[in-house]
Amino acid sequence: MPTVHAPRIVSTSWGLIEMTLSADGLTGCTLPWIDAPPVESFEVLDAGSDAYSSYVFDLFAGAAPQRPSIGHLSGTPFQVRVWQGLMTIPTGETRTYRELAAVIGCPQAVRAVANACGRNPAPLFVPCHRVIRTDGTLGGFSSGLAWKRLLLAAEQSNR
DNA sequence: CTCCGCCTAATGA
DNA sequence: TCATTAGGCGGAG
Repeated sequence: MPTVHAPRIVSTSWGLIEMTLSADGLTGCTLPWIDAPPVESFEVLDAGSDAYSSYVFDLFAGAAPQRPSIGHLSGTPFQVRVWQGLMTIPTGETRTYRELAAVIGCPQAVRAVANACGRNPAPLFVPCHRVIRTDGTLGGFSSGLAWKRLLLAAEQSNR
């Protein structure tokens, strides 16, 4: 019988962020879909003190947190390669979808790479929000562009 | 095989 | 700047 790991919850003014865990680490992170900010300011209301919650708190605070252990992320081999590529982008930096495609050795597969970003099972931890279009616009974000804007602003505020 | 998509580059207005 | 178009590729059915 497998060990049951309680999900970790971070409560914010934009809603709840939920993280799911397995024995080897984080396996998922879900956030509410936010198109436009629902309140004046974003704030973390309750974060807990475990490594995952702390990472999320620090990320929004504009710090450069140490990423906790990531568990097995379920996806196709190609998707896993893309997600591993994402993890090499440092906090506070961005890459274009084209650059990411080149990094993982598939320079022609830009659009497929973007699709894999969109299937990222653990946003915030696997930083797909650091990937933008070649023309400088943001591109998309699975849970709504408001999150992508917020995260990029937080990560770049500290430089 | 067909259709679709967090893209890109080129072209025209 | 915006709208259109074609190209390339993985994933789902």
